[in-house]
Amino acid sequence: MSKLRPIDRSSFEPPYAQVARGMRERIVNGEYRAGDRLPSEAELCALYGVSRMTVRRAVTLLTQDGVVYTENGRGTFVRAPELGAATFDLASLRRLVDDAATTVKIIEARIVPPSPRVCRKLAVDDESYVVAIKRVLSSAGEPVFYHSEYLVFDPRRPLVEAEYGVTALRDLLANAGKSGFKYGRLRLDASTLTETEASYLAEEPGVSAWVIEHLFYDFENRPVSWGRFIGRSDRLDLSTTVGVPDVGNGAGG
Amino acid sequence: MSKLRPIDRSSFEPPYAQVARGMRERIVNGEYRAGDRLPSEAELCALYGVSRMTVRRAVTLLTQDGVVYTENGRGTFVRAPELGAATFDLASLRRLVDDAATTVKIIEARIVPPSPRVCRKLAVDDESYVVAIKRVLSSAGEPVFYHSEYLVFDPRRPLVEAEYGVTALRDLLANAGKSGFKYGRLRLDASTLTETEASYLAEEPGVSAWVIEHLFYDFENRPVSWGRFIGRSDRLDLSTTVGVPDVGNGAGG
DNA sequence: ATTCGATACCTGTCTAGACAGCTATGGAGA
DNA sequence: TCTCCATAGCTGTCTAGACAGGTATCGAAT
Repeated sequence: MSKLRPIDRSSFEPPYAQVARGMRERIVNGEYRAGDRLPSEAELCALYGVSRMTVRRAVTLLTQDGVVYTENGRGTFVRAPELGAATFDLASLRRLVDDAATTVKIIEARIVPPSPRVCRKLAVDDESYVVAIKRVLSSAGEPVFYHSEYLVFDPRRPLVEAEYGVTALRDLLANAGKSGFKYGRLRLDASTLTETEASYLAEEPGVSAWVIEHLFYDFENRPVSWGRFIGRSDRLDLSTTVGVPDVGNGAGG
Repeated sequence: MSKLRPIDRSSFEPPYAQVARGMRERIVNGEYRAGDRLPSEAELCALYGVSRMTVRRAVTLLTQDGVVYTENGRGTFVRAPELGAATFDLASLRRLVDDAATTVKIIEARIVPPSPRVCRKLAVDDESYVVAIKRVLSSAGEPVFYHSEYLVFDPRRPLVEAEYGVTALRDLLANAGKSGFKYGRLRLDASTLTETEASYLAEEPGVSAWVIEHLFYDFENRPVSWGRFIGRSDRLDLSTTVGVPDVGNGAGG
């Protein structure tokens, strides 16, 4: 068990976080390895001098981070890193849109009859109309993403100008739902630039690219917005970590 | 507040899950919308007839699912769905490898001097040797992913045959770490098939494809394995949901 | 009109104890 | 030798209460 740094009650870091950090450090140090059983919760209580709920909170934290797992009636064990357990997020896209140096240029914004594909995606008939918006996101003057979006056109609720600009896009990424969306389905895909897309992005056609397709629904579960971002593959960073790296542990939740 | 289905103490579903499900349903129904304040924890205690820790557990569940957020001193609020908050996982790759109908064919497995690129990735000098393994994953007889991997060659620990087969790959995806990995860094990329890759996958060169690059480290933080999966873009499903869809809510965690 | 402090309400954290259900072990009985 | 059961230890869950610290409000004093 080796020596143990006790809980610092005067620290700003609450006891449960200190316990979690302590356990994490021991795993990083290799004191406990994949498959090893950790001390039981009762033992950890005694070790750190905290109540069981506090220990459990620490263990729960590590469980959520994929560092350990528990088996009812058996104990808590160190989880082996798994490639298949990796998750990726759109943090880099978020950074791009949040960046003050990012600008959005409206290429097109008009009311059009929907193509068969858009009809299918938005579940509207070809007699109705949709709002087609095409944008180019630029970072430091350089075009980065091409975005096309189709909104169900509701004559009773005329779309305001603001719907087209940077704000709307920021809301989509960081605050959709105020716009009346209940939920959305997203799909990530690998593709290549068409000639049109390439021209807007100042690239060669055929260059490999990311596609982020999004479909948002309203509170009646009807699709209201379908669209896709496309941008050169190196414009979106999708990297992550499995297991317990030494630095940037991301603890303290 | 409307009528409320009370907690069923005889159910297999524990009270905290019932409370979470109840709150979730009210959000799905639109009773609470993005930005709305939910009843305070004390009110929820009275409403459901459970203790505050139980209510908090339910709220924590919803917070982790990105359904609500809390503000200290103010209350709990419904979170708006955000495109930028989406996360993607490798569930479809996992399914592929777990599938009994998936086979792995070793194309190559030998000890070679490393290329400059491999030298850099594995942090070894060009005097040392690495084990190069190239595999093709097939599902129902059809080639799906091409996998190349480079392992640091340690003469003291000769690699066993098992290291090359299906088991090794399954371990990489679902149980790495028993192999002595402490953690790994992954990167997802969009690319196109080279001529060699296309020939193994029975495809045309230039077809858009996924690349999953992985770099695993041992307990001394030295890289020990670098490799990449590549496969046609429609072979890997990266879709996800933001907000609270009606079905497949994924509650009960 | 402005500032400041008391106050009420909220979430964040911790405790000590209780019971349920699962798992492994070892001993008694067949 | 084998089977079965009691038991001990483990995680899972819940309770009732406590205190800390953040937030908004409203009234008193300036």
